[in-house]
Amino acid sequence: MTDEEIEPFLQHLQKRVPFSKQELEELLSYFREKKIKKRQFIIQPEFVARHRSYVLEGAFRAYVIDDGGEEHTIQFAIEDWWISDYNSYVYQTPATMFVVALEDSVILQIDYDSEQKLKAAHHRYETFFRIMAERSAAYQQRRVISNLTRTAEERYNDFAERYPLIVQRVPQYALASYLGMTTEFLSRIRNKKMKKKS
Amino acid sequence: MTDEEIEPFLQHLQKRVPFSKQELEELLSYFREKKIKKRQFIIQPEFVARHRSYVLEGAFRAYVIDDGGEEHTIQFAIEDWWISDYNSYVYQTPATMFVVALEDSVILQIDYDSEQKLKAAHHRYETFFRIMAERSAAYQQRRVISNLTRTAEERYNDFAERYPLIVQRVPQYALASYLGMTTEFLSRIRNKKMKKKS
DNA sequence: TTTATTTCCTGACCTGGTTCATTTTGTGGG
DNA sequence: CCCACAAAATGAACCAGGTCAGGAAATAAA
Repeated sequence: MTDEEIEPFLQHLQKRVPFSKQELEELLSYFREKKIKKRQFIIQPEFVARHRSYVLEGAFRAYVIDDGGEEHTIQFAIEDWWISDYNSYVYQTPATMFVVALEDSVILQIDYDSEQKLKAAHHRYETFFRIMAERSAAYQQRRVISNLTRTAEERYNDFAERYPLIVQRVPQYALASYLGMTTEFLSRIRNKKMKKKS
Repeated sequence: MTDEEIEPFLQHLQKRVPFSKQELEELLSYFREKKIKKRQFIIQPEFVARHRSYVLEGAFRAYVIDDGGEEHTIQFAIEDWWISDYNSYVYQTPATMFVVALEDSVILQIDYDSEQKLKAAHHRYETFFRIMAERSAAYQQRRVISNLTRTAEERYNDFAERYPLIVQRVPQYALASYLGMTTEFLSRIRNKKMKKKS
């Protein structure tokens, strides 16, 4: 991986913790670049999630399948986002999610043991992962609140406003299942909007 | 606060990170015990949440009020749990939640600046708060998944099985709003169950 | 460029859960 | 012990969003 390719990743790291040149280099040495084809899985149920992945290019979707066989999207990730089965990775237990590439993608992966080593070795790295976890918790909580307090249409509007890039790139049925509604209902919401505009 | 009173707290800390006697003492010196009367608020919207609180005794409830004036419970906390407005505390922005005591309670509070100092001073403390954040993120995510994949009745049954103590102690309307249903509907679910048992 | 497959749209009907209004039970305070 | 008020239960009408089924577009494969 060339310096240019990973520039966004370096920016990402330094925005969270002001690492020195050397620290960045050490940190970087634990990450491996990987190219993933559309429809390829990087995590599957039963297997333990061994990596945490940063998306350099492309898009992913994490989802579970319920008892009735329905898919429910748990998370999306495009450029500059992280993705994994959080529970599985953090506690090193078998995953319950699928994580699949929605497009041909390029990711940077760190494996669990390396992360542990890094965190143990330097306070700085521990801080970085603490901040990651905090942001993640805050994000999840906003989602819980949105689910509890807003209607299906409001949830869609909020999401579309906040993450327009994701709305453009992911298939509708995936977005619908993320927002907690059927693809049919989301289709209706969208078409209602279209008519208003004209 | 006597050693005996805070024994559960010490256990709690050491279950997460194997602190030394001195470390525990330093950590402890940053916490202040506080008695809170039933119906008293420890966090309110508009004000920044300055503390993170560990419940030694009693019970709390965090909730938001939506545009329509409805309350939605975001979190419960009984003995051995932490509570705050997570977003407000972590980012030091104005709270959106109320946190109120459901019973006369005793809590241990640490304030934001002290926590920052502790985390900066010792790797050990940073690790502790990293673990807290990870657990919190994992918990929230399980809740998101439960909301997406289960019916109202299933959510109640799951919760009742996992947290029987909380179900016994909190008012029904608070539990209903936590589970994302009306108090009337929860009442029906419960009464249906009662009949089956007899 | 044709065919196959996946995604999206649309209409008719259905239901889990809500709303509203009223009654019953519980409970904390004086 | 009683009263005032908060919490829980119950019935009936209603609705946001789901289900089912068929067809139209869009993508991908060959």
